[in-house]
Parts: sequence; structure tokens; C-alpha cells
Amino acid sequence: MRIATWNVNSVNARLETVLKWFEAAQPDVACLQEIKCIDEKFPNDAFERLGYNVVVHGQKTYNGVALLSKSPMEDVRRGLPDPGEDEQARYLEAIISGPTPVRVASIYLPNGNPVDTDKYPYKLRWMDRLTRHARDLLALEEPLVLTGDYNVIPEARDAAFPANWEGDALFRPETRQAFRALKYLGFTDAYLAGDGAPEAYTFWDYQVGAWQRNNGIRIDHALLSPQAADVLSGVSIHREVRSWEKPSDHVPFVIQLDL
DNA sequence: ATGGTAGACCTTCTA
Repeated sequence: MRIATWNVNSVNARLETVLKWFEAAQPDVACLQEIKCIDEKFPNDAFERLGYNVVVHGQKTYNGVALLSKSPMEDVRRGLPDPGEDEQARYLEAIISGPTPVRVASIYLPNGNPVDTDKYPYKLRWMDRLTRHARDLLALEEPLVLTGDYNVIPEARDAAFPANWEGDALFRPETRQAFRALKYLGFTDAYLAGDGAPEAYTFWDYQVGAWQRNNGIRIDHALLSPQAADVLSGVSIHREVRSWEKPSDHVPFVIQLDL
């Protein structure tokens, strides 16, 4: 089973490109982020024609996440527990049915910039809520994949020019510490387990020729429970998609589980 | 050098 994550930066503005990739890559499950539309404006028909079931947690203008799966989905959760005043659509979880069910979450973790505004504490609180929920899910001892745009550069090796990111919300010590706190609950970083080659970025900014200079960062991740890590058989970053016409600033990241 | 690009949507916010 191949499970993909992709921040598409507007599913409707990018639909032609997104469908082109789906037809070529044929993921069994896909987690999309930044769909930038409400549920009613998600292009369900286009994905259903490709054989996918569709679950959407959308929002007007900003954010929004979706799950696409060739097999039916159950136990859908929209949003993290303890939302409080949080109305941003950044978390969507479901069980992918099959001989061995796997629980998959599509995550769009807050960016957090600028760090001297309430956006940064919001990011850290959101990470804390994710970590508490992840702890509960791990206790179920089932195959679990938490994947998406984490907006976290875990280590200096995950940026082409790490010095450029000093002080940025994606690379601040508190951010990296919070990511480690999540991971060290017992997760495996699928990319590091499956390949681990440096200069394996998933995001290149639209600005100042970041793609042309390979000024990238690795911020799209898949964290696996032990039951998922045991069956991990491959990972791939679809880097070439960044060179297509009208690209997202992120590229798809795909993991393969032998389920 | 505080720039540059992209998307939603209505003038500016987010990334």
C-alpha cells in the first residue's frame, strides 16, 4: 500500500497538475494539505472518477485537509481534540479499511511565522495537542501513519542553507524540541528509516529562485507507529513534480507499507 | 539589499 502526502497549495488552482500526478503515481491513499476551499468546493467528482473515496475537512481561503483512498474509510475524525477557540482546518484522520486496517492522518501543522506574533505560540500549542492525541493513538497498538506538512525542519541536514532558517518558526529550537517530543513517543520518521539521503527536500519557495538553486527544506514528514514501521518497505520524494508547469511549492512524499 | 512569488478574494492575509 502506497500512502502519499502532498501540500497542493489550492486543490482547485492546481487540479490539472494534481490529477496528472495521481494518474501517474496511483497512490492507494493520499493526504492533501492546503486545499484552500470549503468542503462543498472540493472537486470530489474528479477524484471519484479516478477511483478514490473522498473525505474533506475544508475551510474558506486558508488551510484545509483531505483524505483520498481507493478503499473505504471509517472512523473519520475532523480536527484534534480540545479545539478550544481553534477553528482552523488542519487535521483529518480515518481508518483505511482492508485486510490489515491502517489509521492515517492528514496534517497541516501551523507555519508559526512571524515568531513575535501569536502565530508562534499557536503553533506550539497545536503541536502539544497533536502530541497528546498521538499518545492516545499509539496506545491502540495498531498501524498508524501521521503524515503531512509539519512545517518543521528537524535537523540542519534537512535544509540546504540552514543558516537562513535561524530564528524561523520552522527551525526554532522550541519547534524542533516539540517535534522530537512527538517523535520520541515511539514513532519512526519514515524518510530516515527508508532512505535518509541528505539534500532530500520536499519544499522549495516560489521566491528568489529557490528551486533553481536547490534551496530546499524537508518539512513534509511521515511518522509511523511501531506496527506501521515494521512493514515499511520504501519511501520516495517525487522531486520532479516541482519542475512541472504551475507547480505547488511542495512535492509529493510517498511511503510504501507491505500490508 | 528587507526584495521576491503564489493563491484566495476584495484589499490584505497567509505562506
